[in-house]
Amino acid sequence: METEAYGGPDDLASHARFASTARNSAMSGPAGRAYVYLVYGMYDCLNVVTGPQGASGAVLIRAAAPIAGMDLMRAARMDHARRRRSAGAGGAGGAGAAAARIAALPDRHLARGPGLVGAAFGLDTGWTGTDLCDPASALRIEPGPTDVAAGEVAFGPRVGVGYAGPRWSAVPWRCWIADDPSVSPAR
DNA sequence: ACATTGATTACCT
DNA sequence: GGTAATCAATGTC
Repeated sequence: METEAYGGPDDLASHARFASTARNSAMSGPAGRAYVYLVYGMYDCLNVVTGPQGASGAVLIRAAAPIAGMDLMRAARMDHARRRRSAGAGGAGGAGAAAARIAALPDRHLARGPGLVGAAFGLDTGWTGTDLCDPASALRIEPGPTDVAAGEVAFGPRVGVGYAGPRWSAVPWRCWIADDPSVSPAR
């Protein structure tokens, strides 16, 4: 698993750098809610709202290691690929080739990237506001099967935030479980 | 290495 | 009210 933290208006890499709007208002709402946004017009990214009420903050889920429901995740990934093809995206490849690739994907790669987490869970921006702490929610946070030792967590600079300037692109707010094969490839 | 995508924001009238 | 510029990425070449 792999995450990235995003701060409030001071953080130039955060959506909170904009004035409060319909899209990012969830970031300043109650903690523990979902904030799903569309990036590059194709990929839905899942964030967990953090911090006290009124302060903006969120944690982007960059990658996840599936522990159950891999067949459903695989099916969701194929749906996503099919929709992209009908819009004509992703280079010149065909949907059949994409489906074959997804079928051959190891379980641990089903959600290996921020956009892929959204695709594997079938998320879209409509999930924004879902209470991730409510056991009745279809999307929620639960304790994992094993604890992670502090020494297994690695920290590094965030990905793809060069536009925010050196001060914010260098801050080590990306964290992941060391040696976890589900983390997204290095960039 | 390169092409693809559309919601969202900021700016203009 | 309408338009241009922006982007926390992936997949195929």
